[in-house]
Amino acid sequence: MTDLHDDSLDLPEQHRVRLAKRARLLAEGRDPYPVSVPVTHTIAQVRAAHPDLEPGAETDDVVGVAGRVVHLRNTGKLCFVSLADGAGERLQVMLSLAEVGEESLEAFKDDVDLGDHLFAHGRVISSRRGELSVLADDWQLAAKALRPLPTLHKESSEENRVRRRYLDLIARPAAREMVRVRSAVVRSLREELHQRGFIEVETPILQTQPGGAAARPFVTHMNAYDIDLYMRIAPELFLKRAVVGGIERVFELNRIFRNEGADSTHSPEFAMLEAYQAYGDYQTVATLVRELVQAAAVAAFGSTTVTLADGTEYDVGGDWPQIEMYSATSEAMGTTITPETPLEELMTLADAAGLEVNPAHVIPGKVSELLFEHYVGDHLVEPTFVLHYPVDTSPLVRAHRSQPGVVEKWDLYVRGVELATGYSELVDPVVQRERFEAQALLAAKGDHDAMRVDEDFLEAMEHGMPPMGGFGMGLDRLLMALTGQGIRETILFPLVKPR
RNA sequence: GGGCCUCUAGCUCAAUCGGUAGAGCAGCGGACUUUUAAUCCGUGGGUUGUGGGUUCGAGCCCCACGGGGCCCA
Repeated sequence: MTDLHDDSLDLPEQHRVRLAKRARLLAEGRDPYPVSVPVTHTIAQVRAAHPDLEPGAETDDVVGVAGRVVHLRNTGKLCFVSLADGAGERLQVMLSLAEVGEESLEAFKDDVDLGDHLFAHGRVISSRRGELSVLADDWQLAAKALRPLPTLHKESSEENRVRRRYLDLIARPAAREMVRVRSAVVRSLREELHQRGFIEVETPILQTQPGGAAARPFVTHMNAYDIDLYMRIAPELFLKRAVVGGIERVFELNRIFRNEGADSTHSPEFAMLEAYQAYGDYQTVATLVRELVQAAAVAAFGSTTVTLADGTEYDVGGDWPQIEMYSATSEAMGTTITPETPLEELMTLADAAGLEVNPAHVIPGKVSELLFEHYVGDHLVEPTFVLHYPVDTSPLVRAHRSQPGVVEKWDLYVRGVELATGYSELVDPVVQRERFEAQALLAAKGDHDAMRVDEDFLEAMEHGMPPMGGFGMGLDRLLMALTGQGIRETILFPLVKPR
């Protein structure tokens, strides 16, 4: 084409051809990007209105529809074009010489490419082969695509899937399904919590002091005050302040940020649900979490039995077993460990299991947890609550009411992955201060994940925090559990390194 | 952080022992009034991730770097 400038010559041929078409349309006074087109029906509505039209049948229904061109077939004086809507629903449009005339048909052949958005107006009919169609009497380009659609018959490479998710959504039904499932799950979680009297709040994402979890934060800078701020690693300490203020059932479902690795189970930003219930305890919230997960499965799939990506079925229905961390680990190892087992003995067991212990993690509770994960946690298939963790790894949890050395905490394991954690929350400000100080010592020894003393939070607590149960559940993890997909498939636009 | 695999046309992938870089879809030109990834005839398209090295000769072998994936920690 002669009307292209030099700097467009390194573009792929298909891109150049489409740019030229756009320029030609503009020169002819025909807008390749009209403000609107007179759509009267969605593709889904047309399909729903004519569920079983006989092959060759014609109706008097006149509709205006629009969608992305995903197939083009030209048999000379008759063109077939398949339009797709955002849900992947398709509808065929037929352009016949007899209906639109020679000029319009030639323009269609010259102007319309795969990937364009097209508007068509005409009667709803069924083709000879029984394909529901709009027999166009008029058509108009709704938006010109300058780049070609990828081949729709093959899945994109892993990299292109996440870098150009919009193409993945166009080409792959499972990608669209994940968006629908995630939305259904989020909506279900909110509705179930609202039904139980929980109030949703939004707490600070930019914090002067990160807290509420053991994780490394992202650091950012605020110019106006010239201070460093942290992206939150958990909403916990603010939600508890809300409970102190009288919001007795409170939750937040939003993004948190952890400056750690990114792999098939970890994303640096992910969605977390945390909820706190005054006058409840760890068993109250265990029941709550089970009900939320089961309701989410039903909302997304219509059943508590879900089909995973590998085709296997997985049932999250019914009651879920509860096991105790120390006794389950002892049983699996054949050696009894308790919260009183000396560190040296635990280290010997860790060595025997071939576990490498990070020097910052050489405390009895952490080593016991590593043993648990190795011998038990990784093998838990059905949804299981693991109860009663060591005190020294759970600085925000209250001590067990009768068992010494452990706290009233559970971790929920689903297919070997930690899905959620729940506590009888620590509400004694004096004990909380001691726990923070013990954490600060660990931080001084080089544990980047250790918590720091949060005076502002302690002051809130000193005004009287009611007894409560609380839990946290990763939304992305929940979707992984219910679908069997990797975390990057559950996140619409995961972070990808720039090329 | 460690190990392994991978990067070739717009997309998805081939290329034997180191010897002229190919296919399908998409594109371009043409035929065709009921197609369904339409069909038929003709045809263009490449800095093989980047930078070095070995070699008469590198998509292929070696080194470094970058992107992606899997496994381990």
